[in-house]
Formats: sequence, structure tokens, C-alpha cells
Amino acid sequence: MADSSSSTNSSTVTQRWGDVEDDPQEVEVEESTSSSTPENNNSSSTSAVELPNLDSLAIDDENTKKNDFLDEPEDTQISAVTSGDTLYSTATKFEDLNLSPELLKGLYIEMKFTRPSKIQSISLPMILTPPYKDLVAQAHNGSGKTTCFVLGMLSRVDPNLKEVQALCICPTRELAIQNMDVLKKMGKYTGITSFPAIPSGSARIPIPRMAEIKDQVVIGTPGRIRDLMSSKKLNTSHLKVLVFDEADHMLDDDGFKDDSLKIRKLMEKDKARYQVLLFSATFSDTVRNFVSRVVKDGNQMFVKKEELTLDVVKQYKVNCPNEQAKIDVIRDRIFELGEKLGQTIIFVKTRESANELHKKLGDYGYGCTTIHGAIEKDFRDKIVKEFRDGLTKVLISTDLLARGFDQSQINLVINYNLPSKRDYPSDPDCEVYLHRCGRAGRFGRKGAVFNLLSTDREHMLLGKIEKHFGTHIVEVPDWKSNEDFEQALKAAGLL
DNA sequence: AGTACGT
Repeated sequence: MADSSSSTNSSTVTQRWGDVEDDPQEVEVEESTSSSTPENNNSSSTSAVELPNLDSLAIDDENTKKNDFLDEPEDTQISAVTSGDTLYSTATKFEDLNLSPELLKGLYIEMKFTRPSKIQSISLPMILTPPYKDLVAQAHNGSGKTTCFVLGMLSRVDPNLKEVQALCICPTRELAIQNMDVLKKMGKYTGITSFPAIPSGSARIPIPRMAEIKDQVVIGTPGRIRDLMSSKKLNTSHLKVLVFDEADHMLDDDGFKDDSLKIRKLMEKDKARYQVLLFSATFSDTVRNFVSRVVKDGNQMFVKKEELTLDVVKQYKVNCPNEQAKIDVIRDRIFELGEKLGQTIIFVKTRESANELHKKLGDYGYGCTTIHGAIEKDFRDKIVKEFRDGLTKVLISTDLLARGFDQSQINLVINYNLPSKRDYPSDPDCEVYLHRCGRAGRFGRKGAVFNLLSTDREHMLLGKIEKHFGTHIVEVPDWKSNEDFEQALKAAGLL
């Protein structure tokens, strides 16, 4: 347990989130309004106004000059809003965080970190300082969100208690596996054990025949976690931290909101008091709204919309006269020039179009594979492994990999189809667009995005995307011109 | 339509 000895009162606030309309039995625990901090108890507190102590943390730029593993933009605007009277400082060194020697060793040796990144320096003190308030954290794609909450989980686990103490819920199997890998690496010397709660491939043991999980950290996907809980294999009564990765999707009506609420409901029975951490690069207005209703007494960390990702990757649009032209572009320009690049992800809308595109691109002597949810689990693992090992250079994917997939070699993203809203097909899904773009240009590296457009609708969608982000997306003049693409890639810094 | 399970 890492508890920093900061001035905190012990007003035990029962922190629950998800106290939504459908569970009225949960009584809102009022904040102890007797918050008398050392610095403001001179005033006879004339106004016990609802005004929370909003301590904006200004980020001192002097300490973030150099970071060996992160190449963040220096001018990042992050605003942190704290709730209540706990004071947080920014951590300039990992030593400031009271981490165990074993964990520090993992950070320095395995992760090769030298000092906290900017978002870590802000969020980690908020995660690790009692009374362990909930946190809503928005941070750039590829800026190290994962390392934040993994470090948070590892440092809050009591290594001597062999019970599930930290749980992380992710939208996809691939993301859960990826996060698990980070956890194992970072926690290598801690002896902390972990369990992947994901749908298994061919080698599956039926849940009823499984033993109860006694691993200290569980990372997984909603359905599996739900099943493990309802069959009493996953006991959350000792839970200290609950993490939602890609939180906005996990709490979106159109995403996993129902599953997330169901899981939380199952947890109610275990009566644990746990800290909730919400991490995502995007928070749509509706989700943001929901979160603010539900995480009432939490801390927040937000990044300005304009600052998110879209300046590190160069975006282009390609006017293709028809569907076939899109395929020609990929085959004759991208594959050609791609030889000199890193790796590419091509995003499509449906599983079917993924298969079709794969077939049409055929075997052009290029390592090109396809992944989506209808592909057998074991095969999905194999596809991802081959891609991570660099054996394949181009991967066709549905939005399965739109979020969180971290592969630093990806520097080109192709939108074969643009993402649009389910209920309003004439509106783009700007969050998904941003997440897709975030697959390129990891950790501030150079990246490019080509949006292939053939219909009026697609032009319209991209126009709305430009408007939403307030950016101008440059047009590649001629879809048939190799020079034009070369020029575009050069301008993006990729050639 | 996409993510997620198990039957």
C-alpha cells in the first residue's frame, strides 16, 4: 500500500458511481461539509456553498523538458480539477510516489522509464493519495494512459492479501491482452499475480469447473467478467480499484454501458468500497454528462480538444471516383510506397467489407492480414502477434482495433470507410475517428491518415469531421498520381 | 454496424 503522508482528513466518503436511476436503494452519502482545511479555517465559513474546492493544478513545465520514453508535445494543456480538500502535488520523480522498491525496479528496468510523463505526474498523485478519490482522466492517444492505471493498480494492491484487489474492464479482448502484458512487465518484481478475464480460444475450461480467482489483479472484457462474477468465481469484496479503460466507450449507450452497469450492480452485493478510475482519450458530451452525474466527488483531468492527437498525425483526403479506385489506391500507391514505411492499418466499417477488401487485395506479395470479431479467437491472437512481430505490414480491421491498440510501428492509417453514428448515419462518429487516427503516430512519432472518399455522403461526413475538430484536411490532388502520394507522405515526415 | 459470451 502506498500512502503518501499528505494532509488528508479521514472523512470517509463512500464513493460509489453508477448510482443511477435504477438502483434507488443506494443512499448518497453526503460529503462531510465540515471540510476545514488548515488554510481556510480562519474564515468562519460564511458560505457553506456547494462550491467544491477547485484547485487547478498548473503544470510546471520545467520538470517535463526531457523524457526518454515519451516524446510528448511540450505545450500540452492539461487541466486538473480536484474535488474536496485533499491537496495533490505533481510527481516529478517516481520516488515521490511512495512506490515499493520492487515496483520502482520494474519501472526503471523493465519499462525503461526515467521519470513520470506529464499525465502521470498529475494523475498518479490523485490516484495514490488517500482518501483515494475517483478519477476521470482524459489523455492523448499514445501518451501513456495505460501505464498510469497499471501503475495505479499495482501500487494500490496489498501484495500480502491474496484476493482480487484491482479490476480493469476493457472493450476488446485485444486491449485486455495488451494491458495484461504491460501489467506483467511493470509488475515483474512485485510478485503480484494477475488473471485475464477474457473469452478463451480453443483451450477453454468451463467456468463452473474453474477455481475461484485469487489473483490480485484481473483484467478483462465485460461479458467474461460478468459471467465470472455471477458464477462466484470473481469475488470483489476486497476490491480497491476499478478501472475502465476506454471509459467513454464503456459507458456509452452505444457501447458497453449496460454491461458496465450490470457489473457494478453485481459488485454491490460484495459491499466493497473501491476507487473508480475512468481513462479515455475522448469523452463525448453525453458520456461526460453521465459521468458527472455518477462520479460526483471525483477528481478530473482533461486535455483540450484541439490538443488531442490530431496535430501529430497529418490527415489527407483522397477523392476516389468509385469503390474500385479505393482499392487501386491501396494496391498501387499505399502498398508501393508503404514498403518504405512502417506498418499500416486499414479501417473498414463491417466484417464483410473487411473480408471483401482482403479478397480483392489478394496476394499482391504483401503481408496483409485481416482481423474482426467474427474471426476465431485463436486466429485473432495469431494475427495480432504476427503484426506485432512485424511479419505483416498491413492489417485490415473493423473498429475492433480502433481504440487503444498500441503498436509503435504503425505510422499510416487508412480510412477505407469513415466512421458514422449508428442512429444518425449522416453524422460522423468523431470520437471513433480520433481513436482511429490515434493508432498512428504513437508517442509523438510521425504519422499520416488517408481518408478514401468516393461518395457524396463520405465527402459530407469528412466535411463534418473537419468542422468538428476545426482542422483543414488536405486533399491529395490526384488519386492516380504516385508523386502526389509521395509528396503527402513526405509532408507528413514519413519519407 | 461494431465491440462482447455462451449456448
